[in-house]
Amino acid sequence: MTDVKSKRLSGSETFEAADRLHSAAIHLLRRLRVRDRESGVGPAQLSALSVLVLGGGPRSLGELAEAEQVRPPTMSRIVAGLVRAGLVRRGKTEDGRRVRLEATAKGTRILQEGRRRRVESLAQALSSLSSEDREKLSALIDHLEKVIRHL
Amino acid sequence: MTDVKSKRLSGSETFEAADRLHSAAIHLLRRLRVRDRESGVGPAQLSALSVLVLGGGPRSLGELAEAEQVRPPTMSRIVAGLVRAGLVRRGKTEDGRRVRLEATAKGTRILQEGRRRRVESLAQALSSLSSEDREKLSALIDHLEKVIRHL
DNA sequence: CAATTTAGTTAGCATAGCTAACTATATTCT
DNA sequence: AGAATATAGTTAGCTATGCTAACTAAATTG
Repeated sequence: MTDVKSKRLSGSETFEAADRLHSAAIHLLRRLRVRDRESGVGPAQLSALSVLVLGGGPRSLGELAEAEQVRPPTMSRIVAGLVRAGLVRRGKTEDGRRVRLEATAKGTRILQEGRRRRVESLAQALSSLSSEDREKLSALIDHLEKVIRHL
Repeated sequence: MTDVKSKRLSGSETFEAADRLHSAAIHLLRRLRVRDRESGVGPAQLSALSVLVLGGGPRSLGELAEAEQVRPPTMSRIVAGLVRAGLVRRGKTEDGRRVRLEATAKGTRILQEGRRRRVESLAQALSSLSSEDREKLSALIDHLEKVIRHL
């Protein structure tokens, strides 16, 4: 099954690629994390906030927890911090058990600024590549997103 | 030095690409994190251990801290946990202040197993792609590594 | 050999992850 | 309707991870 003839990656090559991808993702985020600290908001809070701001409107706590792959009690505390910081507002829903979580104007602003700062470093790194490389990279991010969806 | 006349990526397109890449990395690691929990070793410990196992031999605590982009006190505690768990061994060096940190056989085994588990899911996702996509993705990773080095 | 610098640790604080156990509201079943 | 059950969130308590400030011990420097 180690078909050298076809263009398919062999098992070990796929493993190798997966390993490098994993490692690259770790290193990427490790660097960018530094910029996020400037916002004064913790990483989990920032990530949850981004779901509310960029993910298309208000959610319940459970939905947020699922989006963030985290247990409800964890999200409960993350949200408590965001509310305390004035970045998120709690609202009522028809279902009295559910809460409606919505980013405040301040929350939206903080997130966008952080996002800009973070992506700025990365965009700068990208711009140091040759234009062909950038083109390839841009095209391949689509493929990366496909892969993640299959995870 | 942004090539003005080429029809390559404009500033906003680069920003867009950077943003998507950042988001993709987050989602990727969020999924893989689940598998890592199976090892019973915390994420920071696992990552530090991987430097010792895959990064080519023993290091001092300061070197580890730098590799992991973390402050010495933080690494000190991470290492304490690894030693307590029998995954890392402390040794002496010529310089009496420095410690020589080395993975034990158990540490190496645990890491390799975790790595296999983690990368397994990812490799499976990769294998669901068409062969062209996988080829492209493999190429992307090279570019990605370049970008990260420029960060 | 005293002063300084360097490596690492300890202490104390905050965030973030978990499970277990609780409260409050909705739904279902008799 | 009323009891039993299910669902959404919170609270409590544990561990792990991040930080800074302050400490100890060893090496280097003046």
